[in-house]
Amino acid sequence: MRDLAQLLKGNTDVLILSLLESEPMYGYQMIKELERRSQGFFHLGEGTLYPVLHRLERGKLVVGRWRRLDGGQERRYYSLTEAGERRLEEQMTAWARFSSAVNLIIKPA
Amino acid sequence: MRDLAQLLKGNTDVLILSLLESEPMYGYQMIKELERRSQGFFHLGEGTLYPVLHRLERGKLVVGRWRRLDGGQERRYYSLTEAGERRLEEQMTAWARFSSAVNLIIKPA
DNA sequence: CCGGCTAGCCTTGCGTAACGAGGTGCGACG
DNA sequence: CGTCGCACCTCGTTACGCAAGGCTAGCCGG
Repeated sequence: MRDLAQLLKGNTDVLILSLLESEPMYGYQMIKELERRSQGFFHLGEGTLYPVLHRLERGKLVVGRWRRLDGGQERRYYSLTEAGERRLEEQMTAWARFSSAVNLIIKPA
Repeated sequence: MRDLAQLLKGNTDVLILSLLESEPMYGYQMIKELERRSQGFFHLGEGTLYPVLHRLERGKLVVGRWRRLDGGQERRYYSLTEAGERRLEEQMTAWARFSSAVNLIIKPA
């Protein structure tokens, strides 16, 4: 497995929740958006993203709603619940703590 | 499993290698040292650390040498190889890239 | 008309890695 | 004598990212 995959572990949730903070999005869009905002760094596979969304939905952190486009095409738009917003806050704090702890080790004062 | 465990994934190597950059250490000491330097944030279990050390040793990134103390007690001191130093550099760069990519997502400009 | 491309959703199986629990042996302390 | 800290180890469980596969649909080129 690529090294990046290991680093990602535990961080996908906060990334997805962050995306949804600004506006509802559908899965495919999140993949592109993550890629764009990270300047090409993150390429989530669909096999990664969709299971994450389902897990978040089961956990009531997001809700998904099907929306039919003019063409008849269907998309599932996800948005944050209140619990999701709280979780996002927690996760951002956890990330901040974690990353500064790592920095304490790898760049000793 | 605790959330922290997931965040840690892929980062244990760089943490351990960083510790060894300053001086050789033995396993038990690394656990205490990680805890101390991270101000209590990291509590690696022994069931986490020892397998990591064995993996690093198999990969020739560290070498372990038994040393007998006055009391008859034995410890296994690990130190970085040249390959280990190079790996440490790579991993530090990878961490820097990764953490700034995450920051791009979770704190949009 | 067919092949391949993008969009869009999904699931299954695999591999990696952290962890808790368990095991060993030692010396010191009460 | 029991138990605590030190110091090493292994095994089974679990989480989760990913590649590969499958489905529908529209569009474009040959």
